[in-house]
Amino acid sequence: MSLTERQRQILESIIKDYVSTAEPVGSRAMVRKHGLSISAATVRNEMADLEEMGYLEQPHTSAGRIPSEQGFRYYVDYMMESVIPSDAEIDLLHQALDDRIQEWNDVVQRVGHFLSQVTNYASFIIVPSIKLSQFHDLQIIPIQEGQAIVLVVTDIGIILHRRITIPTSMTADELKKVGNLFNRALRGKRLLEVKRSDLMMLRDEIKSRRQVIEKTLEAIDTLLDHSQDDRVVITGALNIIKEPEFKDLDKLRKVLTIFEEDGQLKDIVPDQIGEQVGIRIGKENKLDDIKGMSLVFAGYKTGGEMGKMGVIGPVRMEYWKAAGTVESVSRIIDELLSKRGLK
Amino acid sequence: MSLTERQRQILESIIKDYVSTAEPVGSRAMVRKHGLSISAATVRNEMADLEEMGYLEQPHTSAGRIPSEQGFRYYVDYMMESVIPSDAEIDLLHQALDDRIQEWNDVVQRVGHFLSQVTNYASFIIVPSIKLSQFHDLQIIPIQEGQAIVLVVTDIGIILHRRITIPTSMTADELKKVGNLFNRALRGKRLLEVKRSDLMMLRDEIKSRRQVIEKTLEAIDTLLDHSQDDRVVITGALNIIKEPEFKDLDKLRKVLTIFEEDGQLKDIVPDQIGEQVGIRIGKENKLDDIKGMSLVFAGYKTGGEMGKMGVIGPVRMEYWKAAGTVESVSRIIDELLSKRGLK
DNA sequence: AGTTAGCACTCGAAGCATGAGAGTGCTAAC
DNA sequence: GTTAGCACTCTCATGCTTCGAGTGCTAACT
Repeated sequence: MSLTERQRQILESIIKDYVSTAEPVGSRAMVRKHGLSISAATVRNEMADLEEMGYLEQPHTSAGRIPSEQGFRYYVDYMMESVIPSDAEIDLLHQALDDRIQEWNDVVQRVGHFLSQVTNYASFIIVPSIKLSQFHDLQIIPIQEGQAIVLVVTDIGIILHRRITIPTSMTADELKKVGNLFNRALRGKRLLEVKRSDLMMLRDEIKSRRQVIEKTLEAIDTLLDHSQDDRVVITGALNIIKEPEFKDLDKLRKVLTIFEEDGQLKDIVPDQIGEQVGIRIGKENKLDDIKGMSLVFAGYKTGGEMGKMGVIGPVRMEYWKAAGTVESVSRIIDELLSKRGLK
Repeated sequence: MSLTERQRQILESIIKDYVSTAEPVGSRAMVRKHGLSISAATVRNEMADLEEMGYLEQPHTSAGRIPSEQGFRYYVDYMMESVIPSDAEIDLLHQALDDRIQEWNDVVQRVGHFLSQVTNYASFIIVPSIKLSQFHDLQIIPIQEGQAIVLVVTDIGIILHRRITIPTSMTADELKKVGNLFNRALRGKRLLEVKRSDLMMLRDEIKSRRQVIEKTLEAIDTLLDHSQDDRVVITGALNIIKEPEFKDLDKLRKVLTIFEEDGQLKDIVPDQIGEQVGIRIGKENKLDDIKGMSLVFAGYKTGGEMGKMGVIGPVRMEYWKAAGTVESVSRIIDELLSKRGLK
């Protein structure tokens, strides 16, 4: 049962009005505002039909109509035209990501900030666990009597480091050799796969080296341990405080709590995710506490693994703007990442 | 004009009641609750006196009394007994700071989390700029054809790194020598003081080295640039959402906004600060937006510089618990930092 | 003199009625 | 198929009343 052109127009008008005002829109007000050439009564009839089909709903008998989640879904699937950020905005992002930024942390911070600022919703970026990255290089560098730094470089150029203690007798040269042992054994493997058993052969070394090897293994272990699974960065959480749907403190708290425990958000974003923009509206989300919100997200490739990013806001969301922004940003990150990195 | 013992008791009772209920406390209710051996009428008389002296105030004529900020101040100065965290709680902190944690970031995160969890207020930790740390060691480590990592170690063992490009002809040995040049020139200086002019002499090197020197200087510059002045970490911001004084969305937004732009909090905490616990109540704070809140803070030493940490909550705060916790944590951090580090 | 009981008074919060305004659905006419 | 007209519904704001907690004051008590 598809919609007539006029019904689609009315649906769109209602969505636009409702998204910007957060008030139910009535037939009379709508005709007046949009200067339609049909009468309020006609609109009323169409509205009644749209409601019966499930695209609209009425908060109370005597209120106007608001789009149902199904209505938003229809709009998003069949009618929406994404609005990509203006050139000025894109420039802003390019500028924020200037070439001197090497720290992955900084990049994530800035992208998140951009997303939330442009869309006015909260943004999230999920960074795949470092464990999935590939091992590129390991070095052990003495820094002073009895201390050295284990330096691990991954395929996409992320650098991990950790101090270890070493026998005072070890020379820099020997440390270098130990490092090379690791390199030969591990290069190209995923960090995740670094298991002690794989390195048993390294045990057959002379004793002083064995100590270093042991310490280095420990260091790698803790480095991996402490890089929790996927890292979630949320920016602009406060944006949702503006939305009238969260004037209720309890709802607000629930949402902000989800944001604060970043673990939760990780589970909310669907796992299979392409670089296409995906949208989850209200109850389409799995987690109960978030059924009142919508997600607009996309994936980005980082060294073979998929990261996720997007924005989260009320169901009454400017999907067109959010989708356009997320899409643009995801593309820009992909470009950036393929330009950088070590390979 | 000092208070009689009975007045002090009444003041304390009012403070305790008001802090836990957020309601004005009336004479009758107070006598009943605390099982006082004096009558409500007597309490009323004393209350009237306390109000005249400025230690109490009345929201409306027919409401009970609440402590004024001056009342809290009096309590904090002359009557308060700090409640230090229980052994179990302290253990929790020690556990969270287990020796395997080397990352300064992790330490800060965990301490913040502890503070906010134990006190139920928002916690902040201000980490002095890395620029004030002293230069301990610099090394340039080749990682692949044409690329190397500049590694800077500070006096307290913080490790900074940044990738640079190098002429493909450079050998590891030569890089090491360049590194040594830097070490001779810089060891013991503050990072802040690394000025190009100081390093002019390094310019007289052969050309290929000059390039590396130049790149390394750039790397140091950006490392310093990107480590913004003082870093502020706020944890448990959501705790304040529970406080009834922030049921007003506007107030809530203001406070959360201050939290989100960490720059602001830096200016709020007094500059001269010992390791003693300091308390700022309500209007004693300089910044307007924060005159409705209280701060409990202390300093901690990190490699010669002073960091700051504390909690921030409503004026109606459990100062006793907050002060005890902040004091304990500050001492524990000091111990931790003096045990660690490179010197 | 200090303490207490009693009482009139004040003020905010909660509950209820009322009216205005916006919107709907239906019917009948165009 | 579209529109005008009209009775009806429901929310929201406003004002009024009542209720309860608390105060301040006076007079009596110890």
